[in-house]
Amino acid sequence: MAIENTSRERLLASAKILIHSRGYADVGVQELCSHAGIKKGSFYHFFPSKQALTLAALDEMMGEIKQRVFVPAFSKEVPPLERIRRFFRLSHVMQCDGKLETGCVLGCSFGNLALELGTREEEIRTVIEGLFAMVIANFRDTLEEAIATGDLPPGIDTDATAQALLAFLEGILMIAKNRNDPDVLLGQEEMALRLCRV
Amino acid sequence: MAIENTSRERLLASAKILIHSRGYADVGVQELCSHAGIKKGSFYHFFPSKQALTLAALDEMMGEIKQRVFVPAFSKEVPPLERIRRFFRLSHVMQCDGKLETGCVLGCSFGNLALELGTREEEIRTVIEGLFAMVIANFRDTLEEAIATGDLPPGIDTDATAQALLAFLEGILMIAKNRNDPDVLLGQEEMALRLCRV
DNA sequence: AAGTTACTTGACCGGTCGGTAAAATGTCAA
DNA sequence: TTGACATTTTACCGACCGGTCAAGTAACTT
Repeated sequence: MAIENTSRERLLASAKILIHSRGYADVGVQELCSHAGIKKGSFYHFFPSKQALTLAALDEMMGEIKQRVFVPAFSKEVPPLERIRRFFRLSHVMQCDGKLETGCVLGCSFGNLALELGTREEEIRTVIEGLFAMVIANFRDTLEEAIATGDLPPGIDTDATAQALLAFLEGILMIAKNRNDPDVLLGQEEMALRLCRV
Repeated sequence: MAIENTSRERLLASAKILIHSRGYADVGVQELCSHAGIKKGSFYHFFPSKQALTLAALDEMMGEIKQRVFVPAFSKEVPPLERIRRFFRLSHVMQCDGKLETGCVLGCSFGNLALELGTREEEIRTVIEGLFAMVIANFRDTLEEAIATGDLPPGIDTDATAQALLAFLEGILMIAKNRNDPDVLLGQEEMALRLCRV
């Protein structure tokens, strides 16, 4: 672990990688601390609970994904439908990076936690619901712009279609994680575009 | 718990409902036994481990889903594309039933466990990979029949499209579970059919 | 130098985890 | 009636869980 960072930063980094790859329940506070190079007693100086650390980690991960995927994919300089293609291609790149770093396909941290904690950690569930809504909103805006530019015919339900795009992404990530093969995402951008045509 | 059944059957029934709704790690052997109305010591007379019970439960659940969804949906007496519609409508019915019974949308037991245990229970991971492959095969056969009957134009990649259908289903189930709203599945059969058109 | 604060440490808490062992009880056939 | 076998019960195991606490140390202000 990079020791030049503060303990708090190292804890967050450890939570991001460990919980993303192995899930919430399987990673204990002790292991998070060992990985971050601190003693367990220090943990609660920075975070009041394991849940709080997870929420903070989710927030940081969303920030990173915005930076690495959303910003380059949903650039206004790119034609709308090409943005969706880019989004899926960048998701592929991210899964490849994750596998190179950890040896296993990580999938979507939000999707992973949504299913693992959906019926038992209400606060985390709510946060993920919000994150999903934000992704859907991005897709929806892109679809509406595609209609405005004539790239898509009017009359499609942009909200429902945007939700379907997120669903398809999450499902593909699930299959990729299950097979431990990031290349399941290869070429899925064209499959995603099928969802946009009536 | 219905006491007329054998202890083993009650254990299996408890595992199906508890693990499906709350996940693998959150349901302990003690709770499984209490729910089944037996003492913990008896557990290991019927199953060598919690993992073994889970595998047996997965097997039974697949059997039930075949009976309640696959058989009626993929009936040879129904036009191919209508089978896919039926499949998604029946999935909606099942999620509604699950919510009525437990108070929360259960989602897909295979998808749930695939994400929770994907990187830590290799045997369960493998079983789920096989189940996914079987679902995809059903979709693929249906798509090929749709091409044969002229309901779909030739030239689409039936394997990739079948995989996309499974991905879309799993993603929609994830969103429904996250929002605890089974009606997220309402009307998704038409969205699924978009994936089948080139 | 003194005081204040941020951080770190190790020892400890009750509770639960999956799993084991042995004795007690029920069941059925010879 | 006896013996064999399946089932159930109770008590127990070491390990780990998330979390607490009080004391110690480093760092920064004044």
